[in-house]
Amino acid sequence: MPRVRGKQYQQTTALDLHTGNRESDVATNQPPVTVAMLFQIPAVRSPSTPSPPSSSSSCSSPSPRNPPRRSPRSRMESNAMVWFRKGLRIHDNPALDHARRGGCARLFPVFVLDPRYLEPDPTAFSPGSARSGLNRIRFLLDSLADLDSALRSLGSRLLLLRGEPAPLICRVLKDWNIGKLCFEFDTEPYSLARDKQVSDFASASGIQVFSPVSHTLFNPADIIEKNGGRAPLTYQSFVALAGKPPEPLSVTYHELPPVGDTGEYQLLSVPKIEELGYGDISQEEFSPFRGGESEALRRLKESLKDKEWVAKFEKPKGDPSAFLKPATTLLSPYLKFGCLSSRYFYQCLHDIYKSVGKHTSPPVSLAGQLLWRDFFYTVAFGTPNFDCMRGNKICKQVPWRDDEELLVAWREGQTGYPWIDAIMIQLKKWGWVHHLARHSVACFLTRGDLFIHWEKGRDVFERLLIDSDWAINNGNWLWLSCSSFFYQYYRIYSPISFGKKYDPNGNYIRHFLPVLKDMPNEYIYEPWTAPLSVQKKARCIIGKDYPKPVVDHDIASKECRKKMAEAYASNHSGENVPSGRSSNVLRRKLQNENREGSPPTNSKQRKKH
DNA sequence: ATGTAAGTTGTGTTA
DNA sequence: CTAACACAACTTACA
Repeated sequence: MPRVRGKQYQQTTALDLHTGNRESDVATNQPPVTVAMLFQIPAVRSPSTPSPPSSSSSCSSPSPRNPPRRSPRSRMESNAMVWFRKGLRIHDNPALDHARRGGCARLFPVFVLDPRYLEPDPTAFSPGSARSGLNRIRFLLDSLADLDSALRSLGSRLLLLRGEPAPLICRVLKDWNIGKLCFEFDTEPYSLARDKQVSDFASASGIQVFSPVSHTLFNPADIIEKNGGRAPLTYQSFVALAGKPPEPLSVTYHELPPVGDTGEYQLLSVPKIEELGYGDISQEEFSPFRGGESEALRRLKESLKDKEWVAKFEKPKGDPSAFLKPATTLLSPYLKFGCLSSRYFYQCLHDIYKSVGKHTSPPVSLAGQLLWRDFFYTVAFGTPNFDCMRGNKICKQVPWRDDEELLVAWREGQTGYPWIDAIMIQLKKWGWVHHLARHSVACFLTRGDLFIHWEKGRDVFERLLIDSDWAINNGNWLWLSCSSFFYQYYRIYSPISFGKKYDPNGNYIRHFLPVLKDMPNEYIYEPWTAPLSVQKKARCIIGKDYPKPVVDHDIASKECRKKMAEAYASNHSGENVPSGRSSNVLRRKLQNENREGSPPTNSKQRKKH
């Protein structure tokens, strides 16, 4: 049964709908306007029937040094907290907007530095924490600093705490006499569990909880409900169900309520990366992309300036080898952290479409990309064990090979295929590569060449990408490995010719793999075929300065194709033994084989019964 | 129920 | 330079 917990967080319709004043620069001081849209959460549990969950035990004992001051109820309701996690922005932020409303005397804007994401892990394969490379950590810190400065310009500030988020939030809710807690609804499993602890505690303590859906265009739970309780598994059916997304909030603030007394809690200023314990780690090249809402809105404006480009955008036509001027907007990391509202972005795009007239449409258009994002969020929300093969009902069960050496070669950009390796180096250095470049390396690792588990590749991307987003990253690995959504496993990206058609001279390779920079054009994609004299002249001996190919693509890809065919034929999906449906498929498949003159099987007997 | 159409993004050859 | 096609044949959604 799909999780539809978010269903209880239903959207209500607009109050005081406002449609004017749409500037690209939402940070300018426009006259405050009314709420365009409001989300409401019904009471999760009546305070009169508190049944604290077992997990809340850690929450219910406030610090002895900060005993909760029991205040009159009216006093409690005058303090509000907005808890930032994603949604690191001021614009289109329903949680923030709700927090400062309703006679809020003191507003506590909080972010908790979670050791799960920030604690240095020296055993990881690259600098960073167990889950995140340094580039994304830095992006987060940028975003927090920008959020803090935006809040300060409104007479507030970001209250930065450090520790395990759920117990810590529960403690400060008590100690700061918070009457109203507002945070953006988050669909990821880790977040759902964390937020349930906090919501349960808050409700049991009589604290009002407001948890709007504002990270995505739509509420995934609504889409799933509309589809009869199951997530739609094709983009088209998703789009048909989704309809038009709600408009963003268009409220501008001159001032926010002041921050209240934070007692003895030590408030951190946004740390530098060195202060998190990464001081002694040197990374040769940092991502050129800086985090934060200001940068997001600047980039958005920049991207949308060329209306013709926006109107003609077609995703599959982008050039994955473009790196001086990437072929896409590069807004994905800002969407991931919520520095940019997807609803605001969507609205800007539609304003342009209206003004230009002729434009591309989903799935290939820019707006279509935002719908893809929502598609994966929806399926991820409605699919238990979405992030693994076992126990995932929509995932093909494939006997992937376990080969640490090949995995490391892929991860470190040492496969001997310059196109693949250059992409992996760009990923490591920049934390970003073009969509089609991701396809190339994901296909190569899984069904195309190495036949290694998509979960292994997923882990590497999750760590290194600054835009790594749980639903989207897993969704795309399922897609590229032909484990779900996409099944044409005989379509394999060539690690040689795919890049060549965009960048025949190999400029991209030369940039990210300088060891190959003097290799002649005709060998740049297949340097192992260069005569030794050429290798010497290029000062790059294959097998010494740059590796020989770890597999022969022609042979490996054929083997992979065969293994995929076998895996598909055995037709196990999820943890099910073949069900009625899949044995049906198997029967038909066998029949087809009979028609083509294969030896008879028992399928005919089966059919008669 | 069985058949059919369609599916964001393959390669390599031929016209 | 672009388009059509073979290659070999998957799944979901829907009639």
